[in-house]
Amino acid sequence: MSDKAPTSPVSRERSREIKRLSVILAARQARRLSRVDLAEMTGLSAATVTALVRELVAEGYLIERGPGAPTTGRPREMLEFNPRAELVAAVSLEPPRISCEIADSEGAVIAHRVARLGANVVETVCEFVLDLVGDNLPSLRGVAIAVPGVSTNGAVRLAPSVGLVEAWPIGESVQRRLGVPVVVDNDVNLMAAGECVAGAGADVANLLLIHVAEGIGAGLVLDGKVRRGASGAAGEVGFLPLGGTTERRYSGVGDFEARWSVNAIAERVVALNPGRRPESPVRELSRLAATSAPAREYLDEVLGAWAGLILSCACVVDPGLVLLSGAAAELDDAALDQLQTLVSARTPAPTEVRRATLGDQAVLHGAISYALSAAVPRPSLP
Amino acid sequence: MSDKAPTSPVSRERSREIKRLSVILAARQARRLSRVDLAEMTGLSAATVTALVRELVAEGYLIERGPGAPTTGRPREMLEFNPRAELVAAVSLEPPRISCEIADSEGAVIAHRVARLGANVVETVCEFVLDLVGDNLPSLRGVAIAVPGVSTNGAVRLAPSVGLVEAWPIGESVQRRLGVPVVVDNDVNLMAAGECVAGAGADVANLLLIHVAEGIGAGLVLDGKVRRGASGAAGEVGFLPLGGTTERRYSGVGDFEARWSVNAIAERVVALNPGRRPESPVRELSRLAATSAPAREYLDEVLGAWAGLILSCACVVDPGLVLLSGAAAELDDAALDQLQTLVSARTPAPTEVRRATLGDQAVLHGAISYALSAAVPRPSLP
DNA sequence: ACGCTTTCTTCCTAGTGTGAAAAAAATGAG
DNA sequence: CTCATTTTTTTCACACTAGGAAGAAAGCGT
Repeated sequence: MSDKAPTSPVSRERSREIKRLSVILAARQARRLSRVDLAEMTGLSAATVTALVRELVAEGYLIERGPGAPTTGRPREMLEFNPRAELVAAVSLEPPRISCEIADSEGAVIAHRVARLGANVVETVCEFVLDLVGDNLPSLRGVAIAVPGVSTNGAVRLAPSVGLVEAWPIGESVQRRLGVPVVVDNDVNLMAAGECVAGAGADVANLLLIHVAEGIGAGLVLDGKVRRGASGAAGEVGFLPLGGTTERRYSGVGDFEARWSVNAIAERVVALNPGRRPESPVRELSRLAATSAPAREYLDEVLGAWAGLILSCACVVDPGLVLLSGAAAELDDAALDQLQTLVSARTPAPTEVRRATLGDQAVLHGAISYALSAAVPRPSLP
Repeated sequence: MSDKAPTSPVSRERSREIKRLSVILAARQARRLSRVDLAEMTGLSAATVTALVRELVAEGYLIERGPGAPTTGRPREMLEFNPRAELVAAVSLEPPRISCEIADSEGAVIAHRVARLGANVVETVCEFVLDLVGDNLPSLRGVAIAVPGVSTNGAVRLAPSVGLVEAWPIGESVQRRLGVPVVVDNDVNLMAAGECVAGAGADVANLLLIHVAEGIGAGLVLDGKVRRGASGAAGEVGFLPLGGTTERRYSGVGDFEARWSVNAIAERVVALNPGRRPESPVRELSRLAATSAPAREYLDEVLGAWAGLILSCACVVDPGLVLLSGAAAELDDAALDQLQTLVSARTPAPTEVRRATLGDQAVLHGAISYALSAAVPRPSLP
């Protein structure tokens, strides 16, 4: 439990900042609230809250919304957190294209743009962000960049498709250029964060999101934060040794994902029902299973494999909630029930399986939560 | 990421307390240090440090140790953290017996006692602790109780052997009786915490400790803290579905641990080398493998199974470091190398396998770190 | 002995949160 | 309509804290 406290824990200014932050955070949580509420939530005295609120209103963080709740006594002056006071940029690098969105702290997208990814990634990102925020630059609190498969130490692992060799320099470079905090992370991690703050996992502090696409990856949230592991490889569940005892060496793509990701399933579906490769192989398989016995059988196989995957994760980290994302979210209700049954039968702790609900928006919401928490660095209290 | 801030984040007194704590923590880390060091570490000014140190010396937390480091200028007055100023009690409930140790914050055991576990657990624990601390009661900062297999919500899972039905009430009851914070946790979790602060994982913030005994359990430390999962079942790796596709239902003991824990190995070792069941089956197996081909073969099997276990964990959480504890720590160097090779060949991220170093002391050190951090509740900053 | 350097201490000041009191803003009874 | 009542918001003086500056202390080298 290595703790270092190189910087001041409680200097004068720091303390003041902490106070401000606690008010801002409280306000961000509750949509509308009065000074009294604020005082209760933060534990500060009414006098202090008054002073702070005046300051924050002047700065545009809070807006006065007139009296509310007609009750006996002086009515409370309602305050509202101004979501536009804090903007974040969410940049998503997907193999051939880049998408950039500017959102306020509630997730409302203010501006967005998609384009082909040019040669110089850093240049493109900065240009996009600056262009999209425009005059609101002072409100920009942070930038989150989603990359397919990046590890903390900088090596890009599962992303041979992206043309960038070094991922870490991106974060630093952009940070230097834009002057706001930048975080770079795996897209699946961002999805997990997104579902946790604004999606199917908004009510829990632990979850595991399994994203099935060309590969299979997972994002892990424990105790309210995304956990990346020692070298950022947490959630590389595609490499789980579940398919018997194949003694293959590490080769960039995992045994498990080689057999049970979308590509493999699509092939099999085409074999079962010749024709063009379907847009959504899993949905197609669910459909076929209703009438075709072989399809039914194969679906059972897939569910069995995925159940094994979920079970493995549940035994190691006990997430309590498992969210299915990507192709796995295409399962119909019957299949989902079956999967839940398979899992429940063998887990040592209760584990619920749900579909992720945010879809493409998951990365955006994750990026927002990242950027906001990066913008508001918790004081490094030991 | 559910955050609630019901209590005061930065009231006046709280701020002062935080300051004090940061000094205490800094002092606890560095064994000997001067006021200047302290000022640098905490970021406080020299004036503030002087005042605080005077206070802490008066209270017995710090001791003055005369001048040190003869250098140009006035020599620094060295201070030393007084480990005796903070005592903790580590109670370990093992099936037929209870062991209780009083230790200072450095892990030095001041008093200890072992006895058979009587009928009333709470009574016994309180009596033991009170008796052992004696006059030092005011210095007692916390109590940590290690139970074989307890989950956060109170249900005892893997501990049919212990005669206690409810584990949670223990914590609360003892806390009420002794008036100090009490934490109750799985013994394997405590071992992991212990190895992380004072053992083989002292230099890292992420690790997984695998303890092989009658069952197989793991303790997970991510980002410097023990992670228990949603219902305290993280680390139940005995239930991993690695042994092919046995479709057994949940039955209190996992498929994997049924095949690869000490009991199973001991049986096989007896079969290979008839006689009494050896004290340390794994060590015995390592020995036999040097001369007997069947033993060699079986050892390979065991290592393969354990490698699969480690691999599964590595793929899910990427601990970076895996510590072997219990019977698994009895592997000789050759076997350990072999295991490391098996693991490295297939993990997506570098994963080192070591032996745990603290042995029986691991639980104690874990309990100390628990008790100390429970005694010093971090301010609930959102 | 005399500077010199570094550490520790003392004193004063600026700045902060809080409690109490005052002001403000509505309601409802007479 | 007026006035007591209730609740929220604001103001103000106070107690307290951290930090800066200056001074005292304690050794070292010449």
